[in-house]
Amino acid sequence: MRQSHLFTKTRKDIPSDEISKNAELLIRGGFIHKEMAGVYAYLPLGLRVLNKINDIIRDEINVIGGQELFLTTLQNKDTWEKTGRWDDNVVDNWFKTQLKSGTEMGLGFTHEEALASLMKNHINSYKDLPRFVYQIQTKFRNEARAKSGILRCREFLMKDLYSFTRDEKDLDEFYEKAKQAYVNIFKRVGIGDETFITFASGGTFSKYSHEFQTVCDSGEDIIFLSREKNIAVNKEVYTDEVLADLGLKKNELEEAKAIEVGNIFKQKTKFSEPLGLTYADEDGNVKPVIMGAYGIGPGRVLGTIVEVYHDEKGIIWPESVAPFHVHLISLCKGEEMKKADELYDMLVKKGVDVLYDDREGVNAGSKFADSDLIGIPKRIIVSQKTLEKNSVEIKHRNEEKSELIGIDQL
RNA sequence: CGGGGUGUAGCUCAGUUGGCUAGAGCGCGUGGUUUGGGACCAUGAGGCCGAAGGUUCAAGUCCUUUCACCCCGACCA
Repeated sequence: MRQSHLFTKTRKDIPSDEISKNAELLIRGGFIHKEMAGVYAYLPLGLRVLNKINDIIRDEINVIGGQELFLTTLQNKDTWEKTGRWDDNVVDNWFKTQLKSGTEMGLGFTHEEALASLMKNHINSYKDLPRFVYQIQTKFRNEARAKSGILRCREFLMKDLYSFTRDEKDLDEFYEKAKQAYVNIFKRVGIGDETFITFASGGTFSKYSHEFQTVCDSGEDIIFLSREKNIAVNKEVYTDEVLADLGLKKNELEEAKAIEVGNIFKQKTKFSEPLGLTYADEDGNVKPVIMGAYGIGPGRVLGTIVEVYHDEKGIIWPESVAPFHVHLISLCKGEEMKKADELYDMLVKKGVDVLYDDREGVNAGSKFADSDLIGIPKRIIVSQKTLEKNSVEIKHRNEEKSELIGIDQL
């Protein structure tokens, strides 16, 4: 893409209404637009990153048998009354609205109810199980206080995967697969080294749930972590009893702030039972379907990557999620521009994902500053200086040094 | 939701005890000089001072109400 065509611009000034590093850099770089508190739009650069994260997620979830669908955001009140979660006293972060007729409806903050109801049409027998279904959908949560840029929003994207199995053995089996898929996802998007499987409250039906916590000073959660054992415990369940249960000792754990980028938990019959999602086993006995839920917030992952990978100049994207793989910067002018254009065309033809800074009348310093801010991992500079040697200069965003290589080798 | 703070140009901000036609930097337009780390000169456009009401000869400035945004806390399958 030619940068001269990109409608977004970078900014030098820090937005006055943002403190968090992720929002500051993403807004300055033209990745996102703040519509209001906790509500952000994705601009072309941001959407590219978001889509790359989503594609990695899809890739890993498809491997373990996930089938993607797309549920609705408008939710039927009746369904929610069956599980007792319509009441504002039970769930206080509902966004509710109504039809012209006065019929109330909700804007989904999660989709267990909707999906379990839907699956009643498709699951009748043990032969229909197991099933693994997911979507990447907007969720609405009426947070009392949105904060931390795109880390805690009122409207946000979530990948939510649900497992439907006949018994707990199958649930446990899939749960472990999902856990591994999550490990792979966070590794692939670049935050694997700082992301830890964390024991957290299991709610009503399970002893524990597992969170994926990325260690980062801007995190809202407190975890106790053993890097050696590659395990962590959320502060909310940090008790002597739990530590004994997990075979951990206090002196081997370090306290750290972390961002919850994923959460998996076993819901068992919590939703299937009240909603009547059942199946007949081999003997014709009717039993409730066993459920599990597995969530990742792609937008939060995006924000977390920025929190983890930035310096004073801007973002440093991991290659796997960078908006472009290469930032081709032309410092050429006049006739030389044609040479730079040729390089761009050549890279595009070769299938390289390249942002081409072809802007004229913008000085070199500004282009470099923009490039540092946007944070594309590889930079190729073409200028009169390099063209004299029939070469280009290559520099990595996270390295100081650069090298000249011949155009024929490029 | 409790506490604290902030709303003035697209962005970041200044604006004194109320007093002339509301300012600066960045960004943007035009002309020119520059051209490997946000360069410079000249010139120009851009404002119902968050909104509503009030006090006053006079309100960006004082009062009331309200909305929005930020921070701390509470909350957060």
